[in-house]
Amino acid sequence: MVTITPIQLQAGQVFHALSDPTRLELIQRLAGGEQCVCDLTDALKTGQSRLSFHLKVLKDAGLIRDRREGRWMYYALNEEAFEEAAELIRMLKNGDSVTRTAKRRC
Amino acid sequence: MVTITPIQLQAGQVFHALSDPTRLELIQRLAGGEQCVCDLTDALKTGQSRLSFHLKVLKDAGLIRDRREGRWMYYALNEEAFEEAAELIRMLKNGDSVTRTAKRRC
DNA sequence: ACAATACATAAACAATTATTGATGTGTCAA
DNA sequence: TTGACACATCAATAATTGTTTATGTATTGT
Repeated sequence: MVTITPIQLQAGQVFHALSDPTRLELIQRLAGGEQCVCDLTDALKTGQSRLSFHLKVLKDAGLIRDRREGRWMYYALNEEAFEEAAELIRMLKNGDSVTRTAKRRC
Repeated sequence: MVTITPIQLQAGQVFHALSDPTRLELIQRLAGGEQCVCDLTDALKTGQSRLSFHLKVLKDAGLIRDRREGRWMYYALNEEAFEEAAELIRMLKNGDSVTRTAKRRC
């Protein structure tokens, strides 16, 4: 048995979101700026519900956020979350442990 | 259809390795220094073959390395790989794209 | 109010990943 | 050389994750 801390769960969720090729592709597209789902389905040439699924995984992990404008949903990277994820990896390496996600105040 | 670049595959592999609670726990232990499998099974109180499985996932992703000493296998973090992973996340965020993993020379 | 658009969600199924128990391999001590 | 130890690997199964098709929901134009 392994005891799982809440932060390990969160870390797991974030890294899991980053572990899929389709989602990495989505992230690359969104790095170029906000896009609606229709842009993304065009770009990736794939089914809408499939993208909806992956966008949800990314959103649940906090890596992207969405905004409705009329009929369209615009998705964009949540840059902070990426910084935090990178920092998390550093903490893992340093054994600073993932038991607290101490956010540095600027 | 989504075209998958080799680097996306590698990134996927690394983040997938980081996406599991057991493996995060292993990483935390190893952050404290090299350990043999027996130390880890004691610490996590779980089956040896289960840990062997997870250690292999981490090793295949390049996050840890192993060293045999007599009957024991010692595992340790591969710190470089963690730095690269953190950098990868930054690149994702910046849209530097994951199509080349350009290693910065120091 | 109605039809069309843009998207989310659900259900059935497929594929991948993790766990468990058994067996195999290398090393050492006697 | 044999037996015990430390670990890896395999095969069967369970659990999780992803895909697809169908359907639901919000918004807009008419």
